[in-house]
Amino acid sequence: MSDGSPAPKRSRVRRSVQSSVKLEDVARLAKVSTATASRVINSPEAVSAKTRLRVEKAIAELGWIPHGAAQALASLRTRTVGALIPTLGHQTIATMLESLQQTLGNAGYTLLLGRPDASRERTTVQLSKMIQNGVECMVLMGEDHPPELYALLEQRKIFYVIAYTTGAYGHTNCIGIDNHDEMRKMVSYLLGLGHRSFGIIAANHDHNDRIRLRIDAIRDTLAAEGIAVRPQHFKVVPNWTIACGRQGMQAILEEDVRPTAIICTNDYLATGAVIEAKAAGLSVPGDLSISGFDDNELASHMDPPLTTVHVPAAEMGRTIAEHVIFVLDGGEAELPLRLEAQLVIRNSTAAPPAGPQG
Amino acid sequence: MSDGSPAPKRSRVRRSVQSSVKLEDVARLAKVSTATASRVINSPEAVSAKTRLRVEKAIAELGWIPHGAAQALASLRTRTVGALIPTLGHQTIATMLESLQQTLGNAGYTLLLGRPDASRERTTVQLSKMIQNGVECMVLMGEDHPPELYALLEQRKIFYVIAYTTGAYGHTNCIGIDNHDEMRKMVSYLLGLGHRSFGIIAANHDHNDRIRLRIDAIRDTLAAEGIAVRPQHFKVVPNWTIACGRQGMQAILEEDVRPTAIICTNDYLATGAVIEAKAAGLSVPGDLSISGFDDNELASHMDPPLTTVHVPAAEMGRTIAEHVIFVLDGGEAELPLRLEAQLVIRNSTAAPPAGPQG
DNA sequence: GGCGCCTAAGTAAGCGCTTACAATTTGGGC
DNA sequence: GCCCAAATTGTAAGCGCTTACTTAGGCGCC
Repeated sequence: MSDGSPAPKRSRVRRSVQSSVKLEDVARLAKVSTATASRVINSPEAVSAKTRLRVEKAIAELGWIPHGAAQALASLRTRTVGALIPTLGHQTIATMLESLQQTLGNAGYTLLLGRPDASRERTTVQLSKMIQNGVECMVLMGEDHPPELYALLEQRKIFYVIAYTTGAYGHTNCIGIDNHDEMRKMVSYLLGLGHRSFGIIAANHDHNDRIRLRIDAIRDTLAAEGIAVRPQHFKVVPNWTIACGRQGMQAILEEDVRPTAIICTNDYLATGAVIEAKAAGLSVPGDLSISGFDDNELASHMDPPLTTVHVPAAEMGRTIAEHVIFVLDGGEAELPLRLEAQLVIRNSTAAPPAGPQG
Repeated sequence: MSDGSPAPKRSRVRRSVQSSVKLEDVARLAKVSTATASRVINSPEAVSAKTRLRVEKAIAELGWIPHGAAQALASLRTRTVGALIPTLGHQTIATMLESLQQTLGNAGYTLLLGRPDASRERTTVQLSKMIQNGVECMVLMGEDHPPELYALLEQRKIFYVIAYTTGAYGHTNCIGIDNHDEMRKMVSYLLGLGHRSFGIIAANHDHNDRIRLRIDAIRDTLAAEGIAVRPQHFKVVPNWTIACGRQGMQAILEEDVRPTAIICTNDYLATGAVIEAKAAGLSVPGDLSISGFDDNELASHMDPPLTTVHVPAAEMGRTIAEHVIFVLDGGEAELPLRLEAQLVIRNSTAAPPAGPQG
């Protein structure tokens, strides 16, 4: 303080020494070097059984928990994978996510969730945050993302997989269902029932390739039979909710001509459509057939139970996780991988009513 | 290799020098020290405008993204908060989570999701993983967790907040609704309608204090009027789904005596109950009143629209996030914080049918 | 014009762990 | 019992960034 004695070399005391127990403490207690202690965690087979036991005991005794950031920094491995998910409220997506996380978690990986901004510009900001967090892999929902997103992914050489589609816009690293083909099955089924006049209720798909593929499938399959959907029977609603389904149905019912079948791009919309149709005094499927997509929990319980396409959400999540784990582990696999969806015929669809139709 | 020349001091080349650009590169390009470059990120006000601009330009030019693990290690701050969430499939919880994440994210925090294991023993494993990931705070759903969970939290001095309740089992650090009082409102309302014979369909609540509180509220409020729920009218089903709601209702309808009102602990169960009642030819609410809890999207669209309690999920998520941010920022706030739910009277409830009742 | 003070920028010591490489021990084979 | 290779363990150099402490300029004032 006051005397001129040779100052200590710098006695730095950073922060408030909140020192939790660290590997060094474990090593000391087990009377080994930190290297050996570390090896017990990372490559136990490289340590003799006796030593390993001693270290494990020390770890347990001290309640040591590795410091992830330090591990990540030293090993340049984070065992973290990120996912950009537009919404959690959609049950099918939630199911997929849960199984993704579960499988990833069991393998020691951490799942980081991000929500792509509504304003697409900021969506690379989300990716940047994930990169900052050290993700080793990304899973994206669908192919439709801003080019900067892909650019950043490529630039950083981050491995990514696209979920929920088999890829129709140039990407092969996809694991999911073939939206086009599955919807085709639905339309074929409805055609087979005798329908010739269709309506569509679709959620906004400006940035949603899955929905776009489903719509294309409807158009393509109908076109093959020389049928087109009248513009006034093609309602694009702002969201994927029941409320929007009602809104879409209401709009269709206001038109002079009424189709005999309404194809919705998901079950929530279909639920809304059914509700609104019944409210208008129509019989489903007597007067009007309505179909969904996804097969969420409500679908089978509705009145009438909803004809829809069962999307294997849990399987998809698990499969993606397994693939990610496999690849991060050095494996090589061929993509795309198509998961089969199932046309589930229930009671919201039937042959069109007899009699004159528009 | 062969001569005896003095070996170089050790020319370590670790790993495959995958060197992405790092702060050092930025600093070099901007002709400043790494310290200054770092300051531009962490305390820009400490750097002159001219220098700051130069560094920012360098960052943009190189596309540098900070290495989170390194930041975390050096600063002992992770800006990460963890949440243990039992399920994502429940819309109310999903909504809560989304707003939690959104608010946290806007403040620069990362949300880490964990799913408490069904086997409670392993749930501290989940916590350990989060600790390893450096969470600065945890948010738990409800108070009912194994003591080891709390022990670990305390031991590590990790600040945590309990969501979805105002605390009835000894915890004050809660932000949520008063499950007991909100359910009391519902029961009072039904009593006011004239009901005197009640049934309950509740999801398994072995480890769910929120449900327990709701059930207690039903019992307590009824008891105050000298009414008890007959054991055979109190159905505990394994899960919170529509299917379970149907199952519960079915079981109740098999009994000789039928209550005039069925109180469900959430909307999914209530939806199932309504479906099953209607399937049995009963009129809701003519023959039977049915109430839910949560007010999920379907509730208002059902036939009949469901009388329920509106839980302010998004508000809850946001409020929790704000509180967490505030506290991590050094603030002090008084908890518990009660958010008001709303009794939403729709059409699934009405006065009991006239005539002889059990 | 010199001094003290304030601000801006630099220096370098870690943060807690992993791992390349060195050192030591162990186990065989002869 | 000795030598060599294999199996273990130890040593210590970072991983990329933050920040305490230091140094270098600038400025106002006497």
